[in-house]
Amino acid sequence: MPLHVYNTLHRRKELFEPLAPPRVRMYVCGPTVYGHSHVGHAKSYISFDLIVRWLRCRGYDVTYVQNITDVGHLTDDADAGEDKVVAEARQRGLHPMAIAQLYTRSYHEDLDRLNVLRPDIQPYATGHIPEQIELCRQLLAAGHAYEVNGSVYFDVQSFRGYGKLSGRVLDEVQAGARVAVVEEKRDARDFALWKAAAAGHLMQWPSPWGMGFPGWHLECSAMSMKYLGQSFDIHGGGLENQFPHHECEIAQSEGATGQQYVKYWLHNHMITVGGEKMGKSKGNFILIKDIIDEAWPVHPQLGRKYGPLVLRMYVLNSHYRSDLDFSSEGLEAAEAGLQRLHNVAQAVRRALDQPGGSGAGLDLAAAETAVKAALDDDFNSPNALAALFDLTRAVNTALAAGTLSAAEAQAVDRLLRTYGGAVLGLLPEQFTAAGAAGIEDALVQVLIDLRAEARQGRNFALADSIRDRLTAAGVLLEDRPAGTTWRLAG
RNA sequence: GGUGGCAUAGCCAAGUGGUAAGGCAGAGGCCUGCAAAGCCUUUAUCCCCCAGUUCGAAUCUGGGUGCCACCUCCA
Repeated sequence: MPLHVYNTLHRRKELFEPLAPPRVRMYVCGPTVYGHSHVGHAKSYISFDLIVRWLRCRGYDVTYVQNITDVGHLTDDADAGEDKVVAEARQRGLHPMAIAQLYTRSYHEDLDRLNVLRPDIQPYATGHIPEQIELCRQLLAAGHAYEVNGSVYFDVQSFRGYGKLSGRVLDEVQAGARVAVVEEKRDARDFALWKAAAAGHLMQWPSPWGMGFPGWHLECSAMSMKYLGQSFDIHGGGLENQFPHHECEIAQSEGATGQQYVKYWLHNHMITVGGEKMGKSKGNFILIKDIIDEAWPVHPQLGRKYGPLVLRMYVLNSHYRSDLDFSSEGLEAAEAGLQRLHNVAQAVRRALDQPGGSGAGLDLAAAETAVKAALDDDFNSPNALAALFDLTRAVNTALAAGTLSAAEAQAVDRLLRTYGGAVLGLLPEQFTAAGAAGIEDALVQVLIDLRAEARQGRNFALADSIRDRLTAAGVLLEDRPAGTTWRLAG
């Protein structure tokens, strides 16, 4: 069953054939660390996390690089405006590096909780100034760039392939449509590789062209090629970066090396709110912390907090290449669906310790095939989930009838751990908050036993009181033929 | 003005030529002391509209309508 991926470069699904299997080298545009991450970041990085996890599950040896942008990302276009990190630093009276550290930490906190695996290498733009200067020199030497007043610009007309990713023809790019044209550029469509810095600029470095700082597009080319080579397999990012960012990356990289930069370009689509793109300028963004961080104020639009895996479930329940209109209703549905998955996983793990039935005749091979086929079809997580839900019903039925055999229970547990856990990242290794000495388990068991005695004596008022008070404390009881079990809420 | 994308039940969401997955919510039933969990049944004669191609289209073609994104920064 071959893997197919949608390649933005050719606008179609293609057979995935890495340049040097079993190695897969992959780069994804990381965040600019000047604020807390919002759900748009969550969608993007959960999407690429799934992609990495599936590639690894398939046996590929993935090297995943994701940058941290801490310089050069301007509030306006690439030639005017203020550096985003510097602007935030000025506003808060902190050093730009303190801002970068603060929000990098925040980013990691959020994504760790969303069960997003960290990249293998996470390079900072400010840590790679020499590499960026070197790339500038190569482009100047190759005749693809020119220097004016201490700034270096890419000469767009010198690169024939410009526009091949975004499908834009140079003539169609409306020069200066909504941006003031920078006079010193030869062509309004040229973009900055290196910018001369004013005397008081907070972040600047010496270069052959004087003190300055790198343009935003440059870092991704310099760092991706440093760690992955001149040609690598996958480059990912948000759809809005397709043009100009990724188009510029191709021009810079291929202009400098003469080699094909990236084989497969993958772009995740956007999260919208009320049908509009979520953005800082629109003021309609919702932070990851708004949803999952108990210590963070409750967002008025949400009314409450959700578990981190609920947000992950919500994102994975739609395809990475489709828009997602954010809503609390969607979150609620994801929460209930996730709970269903967790319930069946827990039930199966309980069954592992039981004798087991004579066999329910589950077609586990078919179930696994369905999940794999979905993921092999451009990482179709909604279909993979549907297959898992089909399996869930079959397993629940078998469990209720007591027919699930020990072998089947083991096989189902393996399937759920692999696909629900390792690949989709939705099932935890352990469900109970087992303390070091397991004291919680013991205490809950005491209450369960007391309640059983009460029920035995038909004292349902006391029995219900115990159950209600445990429920209020977040411990949910479930009476089964074999006895009462419990699980944590959420 | 240019480029790209999307329109499937109350909500979310798959499906890209063979006769509408899955989840949530709702209704009825089973189970239960009552719940919870779970199971069963049920909820789109139809996929924005109009033409066309075809034995056959939600799926292809043409036209229209609506929405979104990019062409400034944004995952």
